[in-house]
Amino acid sequence: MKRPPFHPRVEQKWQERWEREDAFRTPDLPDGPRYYCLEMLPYPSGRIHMGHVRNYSIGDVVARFHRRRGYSVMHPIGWDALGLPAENAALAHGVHPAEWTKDNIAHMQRQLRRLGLSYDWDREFATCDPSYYRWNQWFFLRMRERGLVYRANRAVNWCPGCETVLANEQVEAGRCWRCESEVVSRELPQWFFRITEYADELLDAMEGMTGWPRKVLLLQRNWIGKSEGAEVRFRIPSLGDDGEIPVFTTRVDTIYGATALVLAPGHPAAARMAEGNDEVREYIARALAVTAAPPGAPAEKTGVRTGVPAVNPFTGEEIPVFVADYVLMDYGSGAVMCVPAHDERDHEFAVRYDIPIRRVVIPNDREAAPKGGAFTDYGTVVDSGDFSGLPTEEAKEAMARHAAESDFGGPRTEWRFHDWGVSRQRYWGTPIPMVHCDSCGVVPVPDADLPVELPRDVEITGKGGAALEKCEAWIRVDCPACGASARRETDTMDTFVDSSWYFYRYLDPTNAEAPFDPERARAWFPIDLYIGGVEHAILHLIYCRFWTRVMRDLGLCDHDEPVIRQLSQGMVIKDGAKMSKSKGNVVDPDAAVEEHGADAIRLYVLFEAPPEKEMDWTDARLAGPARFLKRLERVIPGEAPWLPETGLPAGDDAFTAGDVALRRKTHQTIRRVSRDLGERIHPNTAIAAVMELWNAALARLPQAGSGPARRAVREAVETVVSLLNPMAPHLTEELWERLGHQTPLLDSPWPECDEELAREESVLIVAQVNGKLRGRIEAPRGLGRDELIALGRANRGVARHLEGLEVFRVVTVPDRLVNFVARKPRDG
RNA sequence: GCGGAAGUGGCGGAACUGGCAGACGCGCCGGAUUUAGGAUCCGGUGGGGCGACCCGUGGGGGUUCGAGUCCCCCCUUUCGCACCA
Repeated sequence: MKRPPFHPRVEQKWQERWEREDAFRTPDLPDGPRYYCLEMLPYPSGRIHMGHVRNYSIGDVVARFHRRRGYSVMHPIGWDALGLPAENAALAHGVHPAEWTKDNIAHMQRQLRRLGLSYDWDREFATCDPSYYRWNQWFFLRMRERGLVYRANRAVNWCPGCETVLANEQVEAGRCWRCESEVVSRELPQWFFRITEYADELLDAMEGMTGWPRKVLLLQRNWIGKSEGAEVRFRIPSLGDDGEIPVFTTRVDTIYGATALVLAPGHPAAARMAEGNDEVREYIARALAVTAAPPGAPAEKTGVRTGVPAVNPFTGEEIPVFVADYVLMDYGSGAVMCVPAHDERDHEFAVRYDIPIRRVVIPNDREAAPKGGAFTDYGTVVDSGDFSGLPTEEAKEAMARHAAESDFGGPRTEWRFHDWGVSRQRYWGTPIPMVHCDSCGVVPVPDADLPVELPRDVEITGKGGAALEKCEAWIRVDCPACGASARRETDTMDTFVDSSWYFYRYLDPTNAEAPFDPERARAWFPIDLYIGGVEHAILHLIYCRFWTRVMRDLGLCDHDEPVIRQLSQGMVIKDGAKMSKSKGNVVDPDAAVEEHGADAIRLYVLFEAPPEKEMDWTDARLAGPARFLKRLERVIPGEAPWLPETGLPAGDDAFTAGDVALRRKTHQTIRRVSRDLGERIHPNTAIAAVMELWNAALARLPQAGSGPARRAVREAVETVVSLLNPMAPHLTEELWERLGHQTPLLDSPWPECDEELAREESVLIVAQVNGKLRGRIEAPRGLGRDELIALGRANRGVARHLEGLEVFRVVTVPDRLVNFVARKPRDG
């Protein structure tokens, strides 16, 4: 039989009160010191999962803590409401994406409220509101004016069966998720944001981002992938004017060892060489047909010899040209010089295709080991004309300079990341505010006509082209420039656009004149803490850094970085695996809250592991935090009925040593919890500290007969309730009330640590002999070295171990340790 | 393959700048109360030894009076990237 939990009444009572009193409303401009606490906004998938519970519990602790410390706290929530799943739901259940999304939001909103999260719900919005996405369109137009938007061809996944573009998620092992046709690649004109314009800035600024996890910064650094090297243009004489082939290399110092030129299968020059060469043509066709390389070890390199020579501009030497699949078209220039002696990949390829291996760098020390047959370390350049004898570093510089002076190359920087392709051939996204006119070309929609709203009456079939392309009435529009009949752009924006600036909109969610009031942004930004999963370490967290810089350049804000401190919280797993429906290991938050109460669930997810670590949900372990709460509820004041009438310690109280010890513990706990929730953001150790104080207070309970003793206990109990409040907000409010308080905890200041009371009067001195623990000595604070040594010698354990030894050195650490370094005396 | 992170009791995890290893909780053992417990309370709980003590933070070396913490090598797990020239 299940005994009724205490929580439903209590939690409901306080949630209703918070709602009635609009307790979490935040002023538009901070009133005093500000703290912007943000959690990544959820996608309204239908129900919240434990990952949400954890993320939002952590954020709520930080928000409530700062609020009670006297900060104006901005703690908003919204919905990342555009995206593919809504369209999939439309396909599966015939419900309109807007309806599906709206219903999901309503449900998930109830779930979040049930957790007692301190959000300012007045600031809530969904990114599918036209009043929000109109500003996506506005930004698009502003960026276009600044040359940050352009249109270019890019390959998309095309399903010949459904005759439609597929998102990457809709391609399963190279086949369409719905009809299983083989997906092919198709080139379409698409819209791009010129994020590479900010590449250097995004990279350099990371130096100063000390509040971000190293891991996230590293992921971003790798993703941006800056690579400094040189470009050298080789010539293929047989191609005439088109025969100039730029090559990017980070090791131009090895160019005298280049024994081939290798082109990517997609390289235009490769296509030229296929003309009249069947072997080359067939190879290219085959190589291009391979859709996506499966993950795992790189496939074996294949290639084809074109039979045509290229000229190495450094040596004037003719070298063979190959087309090979290990050269990528979308990095560098799609062509590489092949230096088998000093590059592993080139070496592997050269061995297979009989390309000569010519060594032009020798190691500086004999030990240096070749990798995969190639010597890839730095060394000294040899057999390289005038450059021979130079160390790698100098040779690189000298040779790049030479290439520039001779007009066949020069220094060059390459980036691994590319401009941000924002076009999506989908319905449920922000329409791109452009119009195609036969006579004017591509024309922007005037600001006055924003937002370009998505048409409601649309049929989502997943077949026969994008849904918007079939909305003829919506597409037809007068050209804003010449008035002639024209057609709207039917691409919508990547949903990462929506999440790149939503946290600015929270400040001013109803503004119809601008995305937000810059004055508010100045007052609230940068965000003090941004919590979310590591899975967003690169795309989202770089896009929003980019977007902030664009806004800065538009004069909308005056900071470079949107986020001061970022916390990547760990995943919630179960039985060692990520929770998922297919594995059947999902724990439903509603059921858990129903059974144990929101406070217990919150306390459990916070206590189980530090926030940045993954946590394994174990039902059995929930018992600890739940038990702790029940005990609080039972004891206060049931087992100490005098508590409500008892005051706090007064100046003239005559405390016993036990009282003083409890008070010391109380104030030490305040200090520790404040640090754990503030600087460290480790609610797990904060909770442990509160439990310790509670245990100490309980132990004092039987002895609390006198006034002073009761006042010391009251102080401890009250502190437990107060410090636990950010983690378990409902029960602590209830207990606070039971203790006789009129003002809710929410509006009561965070307790202050009285350093005087917290200070230990006596300290534990560790006594060691040769570094081994031999005794523990309780001693007054502040003893000098000689006193420590005397105390140490007097200790029984120390004395025993010093017997027959000669002390030749004593190490002392004030208030901490005395260590006798001793050895056997020498004979004679 | 490259790069990162992490290895602490039966379990989750504590341990600020090198200075009492294992806080707090789960579990387990013993006891109390109870007709009963998935309730509550008390005590115990790293391993070994009757004991004084000895051994213990993945393994091996090192620095130090002293190492979970710093340095080197190795092993394992895990997460990124995956032919980026």
